[in-house]
Amino acid sequence: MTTENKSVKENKCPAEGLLKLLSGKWKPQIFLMAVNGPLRFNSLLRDIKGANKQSVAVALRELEDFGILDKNIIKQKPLHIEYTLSEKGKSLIPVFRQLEFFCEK
Amino acid sequence: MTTENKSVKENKCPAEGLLKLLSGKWKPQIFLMAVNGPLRFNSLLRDIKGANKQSVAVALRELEDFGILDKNIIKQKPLHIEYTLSEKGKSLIPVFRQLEFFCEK
DNA sequence: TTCTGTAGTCATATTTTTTAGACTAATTGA
DNA sequence: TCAATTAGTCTAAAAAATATGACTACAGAA
Repeated sequence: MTTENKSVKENKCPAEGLLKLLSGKWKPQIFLMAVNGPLRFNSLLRDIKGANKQSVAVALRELEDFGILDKNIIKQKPLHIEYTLSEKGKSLIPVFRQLEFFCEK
Repeated sequence: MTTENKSVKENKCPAEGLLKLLSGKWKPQIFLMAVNGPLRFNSLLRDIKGANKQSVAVALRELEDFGILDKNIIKQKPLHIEYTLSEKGKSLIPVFRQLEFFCEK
């Protein structure tokens, strides 16, 4: 595949990675919850019925890696970690609105 | 779960099903290819490097079931089947554009 | 100092998704 | 009539995603 790799152009969808990320377990929920305020690991575990540590941890890590969530260590009273929507994450809100709008049709 | 299932409201994301659907194997590619014209099963199999029958068949069926693609039997010369974007499917184009736009940032 | 809550990790299941390859069945061209 | 093309289905295997439960490590309260 040195020269003739144009026969079938890499028509990979640019949004594929994003779609994969967002469709992962608990990710849409977590994203929507993050819109309403900072999130914490154990609270998510309690609030999302049926959630387990591992997948919540994976969801938070991947959303953070993608730059959608920010992870902040809060050095106050109980000393804990908060996940908040990054600017990039906020710019995803209208995308979700569009997706939801589409679903209601 | 007859009465007290409101403690933690079903905060399921409405777009979750759509995200799952669209993120499935080959679906974004197939969708984008459908934007450019009608698709045929064997052509997809040839054109998408690494695709296999089963997943292409599943992708086409699910996109059809969701109302995104229309399946048309063409009773002409070679007699074949064409998959085209439905109206609903077309209304998804701006959603993809937004997703792609987001990815380029 | 022991117990609770914080936020996880890790190894191992189980489940779901995807792949590989054989097979079917109708149509068409030689 | 034989072979190819069309559009798949089916079963079984492999790979990827998710779940379970044990464990770690730190902070603060009793």
